[in-house]
Amino acid sequence: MEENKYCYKYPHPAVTTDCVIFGFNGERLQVLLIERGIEPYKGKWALPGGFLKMDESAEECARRELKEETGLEGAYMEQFHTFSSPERDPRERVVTIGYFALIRQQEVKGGDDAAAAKWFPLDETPALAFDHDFILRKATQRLREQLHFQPIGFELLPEKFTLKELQSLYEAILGIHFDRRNFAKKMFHLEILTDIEETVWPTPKREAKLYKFNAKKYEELKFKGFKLEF
Amino acid sequence: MEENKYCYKYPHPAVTTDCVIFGFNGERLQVLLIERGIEPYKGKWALPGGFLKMDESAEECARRELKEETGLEGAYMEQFHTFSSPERDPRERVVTIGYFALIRQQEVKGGDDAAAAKWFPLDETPALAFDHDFILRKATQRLREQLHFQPIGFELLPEKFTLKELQSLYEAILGIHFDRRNFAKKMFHLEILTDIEETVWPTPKREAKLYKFNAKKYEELKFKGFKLEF
DNA sequence: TCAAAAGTGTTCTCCCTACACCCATGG
DNA sequence: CCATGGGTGTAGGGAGAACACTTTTGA
Repeated sequence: MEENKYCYKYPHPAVTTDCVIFGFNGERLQVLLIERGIEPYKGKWALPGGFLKMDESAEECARRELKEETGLEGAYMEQFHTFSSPERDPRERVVTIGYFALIRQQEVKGGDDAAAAKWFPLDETPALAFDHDFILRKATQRLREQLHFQPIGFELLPEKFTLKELQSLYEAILGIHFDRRNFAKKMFHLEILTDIEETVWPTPKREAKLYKFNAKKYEELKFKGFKLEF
Repeated sequence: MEENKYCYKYPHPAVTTDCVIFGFNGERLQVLLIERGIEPYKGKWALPGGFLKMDESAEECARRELKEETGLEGAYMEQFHTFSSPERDPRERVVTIGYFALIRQQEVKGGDDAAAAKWFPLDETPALAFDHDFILRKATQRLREQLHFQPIGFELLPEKFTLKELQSLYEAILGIHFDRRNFAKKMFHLEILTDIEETVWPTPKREAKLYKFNAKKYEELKFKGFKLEF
């Protein structure tokens, strides 16, 4: 028999990683989904994911997936939860380790499997295969939580951006609206923005300043967090 | 052959859960470790853990472990990270899902495996088996993070407690010192304490008021978090 | 009477919030 | 000249931080 040649004394679940790939189109938060070409759930949309190889860590596996779908390497990735309900896959027992990635949507040219991949606004996703709706909700929730305490988010913006774009991103992730002036004040106060003395014309009305983020300060805040309450 | 009767087309890692069980002795944060009776790492201290059964979720598995070690059910448990380095177990590829539990140390009578279990102050743990030092650090870090944003911690205290005990707990977890008056003010302001009009004599010097926590407010804060920055 | 533990209140500062005006451009 | 979008400043309130005195008891 060529089949079933990997044998163990006790039953082992299969282990996969699933990637929630977030992007931002300047207006709304989006997620990259792929259309399944095989059963089960053939034709349904799902999160990109794949089986863990025996010589790679889960993060390596997730990065491999990310590269296959988007061509990107070195993006921000974070493990957020592992899903292990015995019924989550109808074929066999599958435990999946969930990662989310934050990428600049405009840098995605389309990876190997790109034919079946598509961006969906986060609030307009179709019903997903397996328990991927649940996984997606959990990832979104985690992203929101992180945003309160860490300067996550720049990973989703182009290198140079306007204050308005940054604010739109925060508003899109958190689903709330900020006062322009107060938002700017807070960002300047955190000192994570560098005024690069360039401008663009995002609208025909008036030019807007461009910023980069201050990588040093950014990493520092990422490490110690925004708000050391207490 | 009786051995190796579970066979798969592709290699599968083994999956375990490991439990970081935190307790508080009124003074210091402690962690429950067990002494390994078998190779590898025989005689070394390790986190309690075990293999995932095919019909249980990871959380069920972790709760089963907790019960075996402490006799406790229904404790606060939270998944914090999954560890998947290919070299983390010398026997075979093992992916472990890490949970931490917060329990009232005084309620532990000692479970089935209690003979080999022992509490260690968090800053006096011996070198642990496998990558359990790393796992423990990660759990501690997560506990600290959580404490800033959620009213975690009451799970570690007896039902009735003094303000000083609560403060000591926070100080033990975060490793910093608070001003008594400001700490009390903050707690009262959060409205999670109920004055139960009882007193104790924690020291021979003077009596102290006892409090319970306000479960309703507690759950509410747990849900929405302390600090909705922005 | 002194040391140790616990209970309580005030002031100052800083940050967050709410809010309004000016300027530049294209139509 | 007016509508739109972007840039900037100020006044008020609330929460955190610093800080000191009183009470009780055992030694």
